Amino acid sequence: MTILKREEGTTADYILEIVAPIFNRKGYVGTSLSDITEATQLTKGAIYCNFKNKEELALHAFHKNVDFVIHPMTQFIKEQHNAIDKLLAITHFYRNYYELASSRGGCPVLNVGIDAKHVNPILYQATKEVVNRLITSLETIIEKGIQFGQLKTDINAKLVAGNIYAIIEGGIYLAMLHDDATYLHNVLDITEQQIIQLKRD
Amino acid sequence: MTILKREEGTTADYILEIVAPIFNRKGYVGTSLSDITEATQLTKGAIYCNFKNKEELALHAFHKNVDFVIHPMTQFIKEQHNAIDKLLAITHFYRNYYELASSRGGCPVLNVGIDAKHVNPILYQATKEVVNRLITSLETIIEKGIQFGQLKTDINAKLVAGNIYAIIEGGIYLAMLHDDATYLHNVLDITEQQIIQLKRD
DNA sequence: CCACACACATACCAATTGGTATTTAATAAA
DNA sequence: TTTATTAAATACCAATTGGTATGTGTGTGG
Repeated sequence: MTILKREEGTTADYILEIVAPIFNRKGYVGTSLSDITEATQLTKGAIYCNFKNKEELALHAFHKNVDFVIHPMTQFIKEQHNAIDKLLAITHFYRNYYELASSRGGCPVLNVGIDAKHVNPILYQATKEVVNRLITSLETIIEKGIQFGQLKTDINAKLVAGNIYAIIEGGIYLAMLHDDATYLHNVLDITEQQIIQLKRD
Repeated sequence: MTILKREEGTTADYILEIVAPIFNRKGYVGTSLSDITEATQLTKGAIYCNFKNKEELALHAFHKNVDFVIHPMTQFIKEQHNAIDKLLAITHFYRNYYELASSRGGCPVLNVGIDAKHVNPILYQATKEVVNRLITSLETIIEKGIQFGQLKTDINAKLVAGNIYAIIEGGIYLAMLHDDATYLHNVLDITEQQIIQLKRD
């Protein structure tokens, strides 16, 4: 049972909530067990009772970070009922992404994708899967848009999906690097232009 | 004097050459002194005789990586004599960037910019300066293009420069993540379209 | 009310971390 | 040839790393 009388949730949840932003900021190797025990005010006994090892903890933390940052977007998208509006919902969502993500240590997809590649194959693989999921969902939005006569028929859905994601992630990188959201906003402007040009005349 | 009879260059150069890709791949904290001594086949005595500490070594390594990857581009640009051709020389250069950079552990600007932000202020600052230099040089190409009547007059040089750089870096990220250069090539295609639209009619 | 399971703390582990002081060896200057 | 300089190796350091084995107390089911 959980000794600490926290309002709700398990200790594992508590640990993750505190530790996830730390992993996001400092990376896998950069985050030490002492960082974790210090931040959570728990001992290693508690940590290793709830997680197999550092790697498993980092993996859960990564998914927690991704959920935190991406879940609101999926809601946003669902509220729209045609391809153009769905795509614009995405760019709309990313307008607030800098504030959302930087408070938790940046974009987890960007951070872990780069941090883990030559350091932790599990985390690296997890990042690739998240990115694939994101791009694929973009792709299906576009495909359905074509199918339902909302978008031009000569669009390469996969290509466009990849481009949109790349452009946004590039904007996120510059925004995070310079602590300036306008870099992101500017690429969102051209992304929206590109989206509108997808519309069937 | 240098005991090892290497064809040329100082031991410091030798160390950097070997160590730079390692730092690029594994990051600052992820690269240990033993990684360095093992790869160079030198002892810590040799390392600390040539560099003040790990941080200074990493900083030199970063600049070495940047030079390796960016120097060919500046040559490319110089060969062209109007704004459009210079800009297209950039996209042309980045067509081979995946092969160039991935062999050395990825894009140093992207890697260190993300790796170092919450871990090493010196490296982080160095990355910001490199990015600023790159974007500014893009900016001046555009400004001169406007000045010399090659580009439209209503272009916001700073904005366009930032966008181009963000888009390319986003393409690099996806290409590196998935080990697939086409992600980069695809964003270069649209970047080139954008560049051509800058041309004064 | 007792035993057991469980959540967490304590204490410990070998290995590795970045860094330094000392030594050795080789060259260049005298 | 002797001496000063210097590059690199060796040996060492305290601190920290991720991880584990053992303790300890608390709540719960019998």
